[in-house]
Amino acid sequence: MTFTQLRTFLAVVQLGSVRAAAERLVVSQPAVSGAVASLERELGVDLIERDGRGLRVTAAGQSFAAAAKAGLDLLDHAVRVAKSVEDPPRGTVRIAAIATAAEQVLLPLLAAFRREQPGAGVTVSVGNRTSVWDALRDLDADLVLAGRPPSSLAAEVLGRARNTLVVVSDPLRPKPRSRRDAVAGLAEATWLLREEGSGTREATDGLLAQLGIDPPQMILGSNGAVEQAVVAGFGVALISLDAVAARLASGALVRVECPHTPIDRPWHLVASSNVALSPTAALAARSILEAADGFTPTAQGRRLLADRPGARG
Amino acid sequence: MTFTQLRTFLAVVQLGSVRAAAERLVVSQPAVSGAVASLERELGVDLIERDGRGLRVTAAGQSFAAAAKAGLDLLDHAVRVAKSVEDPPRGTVRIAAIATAAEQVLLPLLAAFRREQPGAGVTVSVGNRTSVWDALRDLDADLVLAGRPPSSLAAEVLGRARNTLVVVSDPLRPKPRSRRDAVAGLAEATWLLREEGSGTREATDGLLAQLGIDPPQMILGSNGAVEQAVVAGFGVALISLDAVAARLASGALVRVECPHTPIDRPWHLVASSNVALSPTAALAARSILEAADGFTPTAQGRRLLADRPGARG
DNA sequence: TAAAAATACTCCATAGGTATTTTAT
DNA sequence: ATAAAATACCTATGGAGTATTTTTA
Repeated sequence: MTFTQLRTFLAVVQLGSVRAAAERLVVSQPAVSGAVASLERELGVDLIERDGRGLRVTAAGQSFAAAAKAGLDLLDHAVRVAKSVEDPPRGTVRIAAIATAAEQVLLPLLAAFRREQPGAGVTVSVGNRTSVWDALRDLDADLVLAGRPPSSLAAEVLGRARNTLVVVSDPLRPKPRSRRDAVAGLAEATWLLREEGSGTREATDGLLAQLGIDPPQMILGSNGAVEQAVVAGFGVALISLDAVAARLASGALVRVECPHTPIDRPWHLVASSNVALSPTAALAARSILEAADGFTPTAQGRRLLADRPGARG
Repeated sequence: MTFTQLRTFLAVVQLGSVRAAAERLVVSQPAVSGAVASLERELGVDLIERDGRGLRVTAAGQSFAAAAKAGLDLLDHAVRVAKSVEDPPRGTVRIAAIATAAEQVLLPLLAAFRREQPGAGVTVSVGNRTSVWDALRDLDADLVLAGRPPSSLAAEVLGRARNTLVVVSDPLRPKPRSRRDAVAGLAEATWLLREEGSGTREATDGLLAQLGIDPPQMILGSNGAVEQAVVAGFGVALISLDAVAARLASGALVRVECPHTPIDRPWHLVASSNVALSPTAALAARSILEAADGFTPTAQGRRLLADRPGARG
């Protein structure tokens, strides 16, 4: 069994075709057929079967592919760690973050990290919840900054940062006189929402359900767009307090009283619990957790802060 | 990078010698030197260094070895799953259990499983806490039956079974007249303990600390030995209620009233959360969880029971 | 008949062997 | 002087290529 055989097989499973895999891997078609055939011979199990003009992955093949991918991911990680441990300040840390978190809390903290460790490389990939947790699972990211990790993931929460969601509107919107009046008003206002899959969207959907209202909605693709639309008087929105702090102070936006708010949705700084942090990632995590205002380290996070560089990665 | 190179390197790290690794792997000494050298060349990192007559593993080598081992473990698992998925009832399930749990709850349940699936292989390895959790981490075991898993482990609790620890003595021991009298009596009695590292031992140490007493002690290497010693009138012991149920019923042993008892230390049936259960292991886990008396499945366990064979492994 | 995968064969890269040298106790 | 690891060099297995055959929509 060779790495090439495994990677070839995974490409075939992923693409569902020997020809396509050969193209992707820049090898000949028989090389792919051969690799998969040797793998099957060695395991004594059929992994793929011809199915008419194409092919079918067997049940054994599916299971094997899933576990083999996890193993290869881990070995890729091993290589990265070995390379970075030599000289942590010159390695690279890969951070995946939810858009809101990246904008509001991560980038300022990373600026500080870059000052501390100018030689270190930093990759930030911004995505939705699904993509950031996938990245952590596949070890494509060292650290994730997002909401609470799904319980199915082997994740280690290093610290949490406050994140409060409040309802805001433009200052011209009339103030309600009673709680009853407030909810009625919110049921008529247009709510500016993020697209499906966004954490803020989910929180807003939950809030509307709790309030028992089904107001007119307008969907916008980014927090910035939502914010601008509220300022422009299109309607109200549930949004991170940090994101609108400046506009609240300047009076361009005002908070709207709303039952069940403010909502607490703390950001979580998370690492994989399957592997040790690479030394460079550990430097970055320490830097983030130590930022004066913001993160409260968990027990795991305090442990990380306790063992200073020089310790085992 | 080849599997042989990785396995060779891991052997060198583990044994601390090229020569020893060559012997273990049944290859020549230069083959080992060469494998490690190619690996270092490919990674561009020194993994081991000559150190006088022997060698030293570098920091990078240590990190790489740890992550590489995890990756190889996962790939070994992938191979096992692929082989067993073809025909789950003829695969093998590997269970690691604490001695007490193996004797009291596991073996009867396994007998039932063997009746259901006579073609399946079953390996039970009995060990102490450290060894069973290590086995799960290294994917040397599919299922573990023990106390609560350490929080550092990526473990999935499938179900729990009642396990109550009580203090017992031989029936001739005089009954105390008051609670105060009871504790005083227990402080003078000889306590029969398991060796360090045993979960029951830890529970007993905790109980003695809570009672604030430091009685004479006698250490015995197995639960059976402790039980025999109590029957023979050597002293008292904290022991699993299930283990002594028969002797309590027959009057050979009696329960001793003791503050802070009975102690609830439920058995946990646990799988790794890093990989899917092999189909054969899933069959065994279902069989164990479905046993009429005993296990209460967790949410994970109920999910396992819900998806019947034929589903993806 | 044409597209996709498998087979037949040829070639060379490299893992592993033996013999020898280097290094340090 | 000897034990341990590295280097030099040679051999052979097997992975990848080209050419061809098999399978089925």
